[in-house]
Amino acid sequence: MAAGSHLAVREEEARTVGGVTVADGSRAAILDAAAACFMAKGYAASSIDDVARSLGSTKGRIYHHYPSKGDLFADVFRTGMEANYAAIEPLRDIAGSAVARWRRMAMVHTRQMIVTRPYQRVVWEGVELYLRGATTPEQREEFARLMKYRNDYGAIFRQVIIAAREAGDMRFDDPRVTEQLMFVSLNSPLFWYTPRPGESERDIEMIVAQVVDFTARGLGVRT
Amino acid sequence: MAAGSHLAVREEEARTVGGVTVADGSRAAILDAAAACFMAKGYAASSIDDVARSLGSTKGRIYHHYPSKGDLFADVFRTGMEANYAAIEPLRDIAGSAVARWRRMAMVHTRQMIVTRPYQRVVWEGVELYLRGATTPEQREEFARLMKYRNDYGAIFRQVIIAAREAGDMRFDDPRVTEQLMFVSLNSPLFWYTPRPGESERDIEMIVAQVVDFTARGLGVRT
DNA sequence: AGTTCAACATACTACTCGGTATGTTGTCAA
DNA sequence: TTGACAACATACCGAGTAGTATGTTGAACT
Repeated sequence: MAAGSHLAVREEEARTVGGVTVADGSRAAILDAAAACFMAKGYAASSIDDVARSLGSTKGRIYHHYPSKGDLFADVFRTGMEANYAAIEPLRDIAGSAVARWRRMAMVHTRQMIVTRPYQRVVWEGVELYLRGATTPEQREEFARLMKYRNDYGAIFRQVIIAAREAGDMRFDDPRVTEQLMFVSLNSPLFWYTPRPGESERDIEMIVAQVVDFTARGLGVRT
Repeated sequence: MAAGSHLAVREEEARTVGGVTVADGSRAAILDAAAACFMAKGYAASSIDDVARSLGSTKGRIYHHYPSKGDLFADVFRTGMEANYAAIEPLRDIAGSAVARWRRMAMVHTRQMIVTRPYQRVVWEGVELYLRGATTPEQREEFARLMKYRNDYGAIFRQVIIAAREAGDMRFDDPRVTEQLMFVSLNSPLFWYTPRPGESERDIEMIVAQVVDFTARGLGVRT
């Protein structure tokens, strides 16, 4: 916001994170480092100095761009969520049955969990931090926005599976519980997937297929 | 271990955590408080003073029983794992098909996640801490034992689902991936379940049933 | 009655970390 | 050429925290 009126234009001015462009190049590098650090050690155990060190810089650089550690964390959170929306959005008004729509959305979502894993783990931890109320009153407001953002994302999936159930293509009981089970299942690569050297896109697609198949069956899709 | 040769016998000498008896009463109270605190704020964000405060005590009490914060955490971890073994063990040599055995094990396991939730969240975080290598060399050894302990527990389930697949009662591809999906699914109440006031055991059983049904279908069990 | 010791509480230290205040440098406009 | 300013680096402070060293007390044992 308030993207500098006439910032000095240099090479490496913009970057993308999971399909979402981040305006400033230096900020994007900080975001990447922060996401990696938060993923590796967790939010509380990660110090600003850790993030700066992984950049070959010092605290000054980070505090020049972000007013606080919490704001840096929130920006990583938001970037991860925006990447999810950007990946899902083209599928919103697609033709076909609800189950078919769900399957394509689920595959894109799961792939996103693998490809932008550091950011998505921050999103996950952010949700937990919010639920635990470990935020200052001011950041509480920002976090509330991010949580609403995230709930809207979940609502998209929920609508689709409810529509699929009404069409007789899915079978489940409580939609709230089922939504939780579905997301935990689709998100699970966050916890057990580790990139292997020399791994092809085929390998990733194999994993995605297994995750989505498991979840689809869990939702009562006939096979 | 080395349960005091002739400790002063007082009232409230022993307690149970999820069916497992903890020798010393005061230690058990510390364990409960630590588990609750670690669940509420996470390991890194929880201070020894926090745990002591929730007990109405001071650090002295905790450091009298535990040499370090990591050892306290490890003890919570081990207690949680022991509760899991104790719950599963009676089902090991039960009659019936592999699927039937799995379903009973899964129900007991999921119920355990709900009933002893603070301890199980510590187990979860402990696994992550170990995988991140955030331990001192000495505690690394203790943690390695605990991880082996945990892997053995997972192996029990893995054997059962492989047997069920060979019997034609389950359908899945890679057992490693499937085991991860299964546990993430069964453990998911750790993240989204919150005890409601005036909640009956029936309500919990309803949740357990939904979780196990979802997972069973995910594993390819016919319904 | 006196000794011992477990089970704590109190007081203190060394260190880390979030945040700030200030210095430095390269670049661009005029 | 020269100010102006963005983009950092450096130096520093205060708060919190893991761990230690030491004091205190009540109960058991002799």
